Amino acid sequence: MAQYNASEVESKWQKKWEESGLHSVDLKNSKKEKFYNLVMFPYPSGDKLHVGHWYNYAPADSYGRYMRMKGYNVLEPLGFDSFGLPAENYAIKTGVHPHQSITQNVNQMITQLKRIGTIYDWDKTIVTSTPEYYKWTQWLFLQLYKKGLAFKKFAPVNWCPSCKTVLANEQVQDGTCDRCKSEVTKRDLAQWMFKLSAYAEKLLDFEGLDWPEKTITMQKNWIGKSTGSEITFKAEGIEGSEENIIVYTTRIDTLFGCTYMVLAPEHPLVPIFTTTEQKKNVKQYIEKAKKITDIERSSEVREKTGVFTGSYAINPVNGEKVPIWIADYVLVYYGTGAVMAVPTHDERDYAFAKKYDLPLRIVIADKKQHGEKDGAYCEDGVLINSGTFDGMSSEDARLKITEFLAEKKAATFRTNYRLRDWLLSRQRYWGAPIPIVNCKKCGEVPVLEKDLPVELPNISDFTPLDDGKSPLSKCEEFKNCKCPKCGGPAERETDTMDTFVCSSWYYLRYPNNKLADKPFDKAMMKKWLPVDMYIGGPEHACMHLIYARFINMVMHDLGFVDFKEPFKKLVHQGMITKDGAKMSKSKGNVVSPDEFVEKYGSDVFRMYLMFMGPFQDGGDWNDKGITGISRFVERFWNLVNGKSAEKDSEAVKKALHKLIKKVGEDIETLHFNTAVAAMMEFVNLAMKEGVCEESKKILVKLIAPMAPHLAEECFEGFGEKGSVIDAPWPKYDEKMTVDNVVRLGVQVNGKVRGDIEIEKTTDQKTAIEMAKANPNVAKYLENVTVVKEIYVPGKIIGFVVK
RNA sequence: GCCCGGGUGGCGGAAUUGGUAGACGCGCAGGACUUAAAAUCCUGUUUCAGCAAUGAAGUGUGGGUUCGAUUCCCGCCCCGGGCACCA
Repeated sequence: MAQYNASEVESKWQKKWEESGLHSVDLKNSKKEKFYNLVMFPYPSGDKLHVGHWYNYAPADSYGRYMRMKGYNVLEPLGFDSFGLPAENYAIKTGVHPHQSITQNVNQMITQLKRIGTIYDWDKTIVTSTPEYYKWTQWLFLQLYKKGLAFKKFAPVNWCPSCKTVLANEQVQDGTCDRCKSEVTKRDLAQWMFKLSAYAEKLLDFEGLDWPEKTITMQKNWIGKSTGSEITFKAEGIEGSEENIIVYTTRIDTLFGCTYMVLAPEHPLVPIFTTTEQKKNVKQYIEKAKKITDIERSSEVREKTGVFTGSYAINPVNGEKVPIWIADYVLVYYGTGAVMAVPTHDERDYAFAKKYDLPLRIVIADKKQHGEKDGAYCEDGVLINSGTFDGMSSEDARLKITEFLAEKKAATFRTNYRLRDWLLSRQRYWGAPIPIVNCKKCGEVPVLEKDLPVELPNISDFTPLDDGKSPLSKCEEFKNCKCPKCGGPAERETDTMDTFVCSSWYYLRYPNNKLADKPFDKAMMKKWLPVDMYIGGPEHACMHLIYARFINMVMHDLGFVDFKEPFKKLVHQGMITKDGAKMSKSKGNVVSPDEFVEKYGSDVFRMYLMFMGPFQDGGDWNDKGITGISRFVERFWNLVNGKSAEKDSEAVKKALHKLIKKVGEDIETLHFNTAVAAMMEFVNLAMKEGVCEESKKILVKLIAPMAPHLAEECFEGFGEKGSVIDAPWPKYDEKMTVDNVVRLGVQVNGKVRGDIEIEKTTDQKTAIEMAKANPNVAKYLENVTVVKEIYVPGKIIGFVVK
């Protein structure tokens, strides 16, 4: 018997698969039930694949292979998310233009990906930076624009005053520019947004989704629904104008305790309320606030800072005059960007009031007689010092005070969401151009659908510009155009789109990747979507996965698709770290799979990744145990190709039925580690006891999803025709998987004192007697009183003694 | 800081509608084969005490519920992911 030569066998089968088109899926005519098995697509950064890619793709592929053996027509595509910063950074570093490098890098990645031995159907691939794809990303933008879901608004960006350029968060390190180290500030730019907030309520409905509970919780928290009231405070501006400040609160029951009010530094009314004397302080404070991140600003431990505007507002419930302050702990995105401050019943307000010596007034009583010095009491209670509302519960008061003020048009009930609109403008070159034209006469005009795509010009200098504009703005041929409406001279929008827009709809395109006249075909959508299984990292729980759901819902509401949710089942793989840290080039801890694949083969490497631990957990990379898998593959090969037994022993027979059940269930729940362990256990047993050829064939099928090349080679060795992937998944007999005789532990006062072998169906009386007969158990039952006898069939026998 | 996970032998991990903790693998120790080594095979391997039978302790930590807790509840510590321009 020849030794197993992994690299020879693997390249042989990879070639065969490709030549026979084994993995190309017939999208239209197959009679089998469809299964759309999807992994989140990678971005081609110019780096080679690292073990993290394999960790994600190999098990996901094993799942797809399993589904195919179960009889499904499996679509398993892969594409490339090729717009965005990684490609731009690579281009800046190497001097190779992204137009070129993307093609190179994609081809290189495909070559590397093929070595995994996945069943990707490369005929259905997409590359988001190609005009054939981004034409439809632009089309998508236009659909949202038509519906009023795309709009322009001023919003802050990270700004390096020294480079005079917009920075991505990634380019900001500890508040400084990662190129020149100058302090980063913020700057307001007019930018395109999608009205994500309009879908907040719809996005909260997870009905029918087979998603991890934690992901749903994270999305719910991210959307952050709260119910409360909006209250209007009247105030006098510096010009003597009467202005309304609207605040949002979930605690209107504490309104009588409001002793001051706070605006976010970016609040548009700030200049109106800032008195001449306070101008200097306020200006300084706003400048400082621009340098602090939102995470720091919302931190509850950071010392609160703020500044008085010099103006006052009137509390509508009692006519009291309260000072208007500015503080960075109030965020302009959330609520109305203004809060009524109740220091006695809000932690942050308390800290702030203490620091600036603002008055306190307790308006909610609790049982413990909470005092002013005890900090804020944030729970509900009974109202005091609240005029006619005294004695009311917080809950009632929230209703009554809002209703009372509503009559005076000073308050309304309001549901609020933390979810912000989606800012999609990027002042960068390497992205899909936003299909909008600015005409002096007609204003903002969308590009006509027939004129799509708005092609990204091949300009040579794509480094960011020093005026905060996209590099496209100096490309005259691109910028100057005709107005689609009046035909007069006009200028194109030069911002490009966030790559999350590209990735928010790619799953709709795979089955339609060759369609030239529309983004997707209705019949095809009906047949293939939604995605049955979506696998990707948990870091996408909130952003990508909310954006994709949003876009899909919009497509649904516009009648393009008839399903509301794009991903029926979702699973996150864990992250592979190296020495406890996320693998990244900058940390220099990227591990390449190549040498391991070279040495042990793809099957061993992918099984090792699966065996390392639970797929959902990830883990810290080390290669310590890989020899174990290598030995196992060798043993498996020897077993299959060695002498077969005439027939299986009873023990082997039962073990095989159990194994079929276990491996199938484990793959279905993505517990590959225990599936591999079970295979090992069986092989160990079969080595000892011998196994017949029919059973060996079953074994080969069972390992096929996890070690496809090995399985093909063995399958061929049996003289079978065709691929093992088209062999049906083995069936088992449930009766053969249950043991009638079990070993039961016997406990005395919760401590195990022995075990007995017993029929599962034994009645309580017999079982207890058998347990008492165990000499070691008997020892512990001497000279004591048994107060309770416990028998849980198949689980435990216990005695409680005194 | 906020939100979401996680913490089990020397190591990766297994076992949860509460029922014999440590499957499987790595490593290590001893043995077989070999002139020798590698490879392979066999035996042992949570810690402590004991020749053993067995006993005690033990799933980050401190409490609680229970005949019985890795599993459920409360407090604390540590690690990871996300926090809206990396994707």
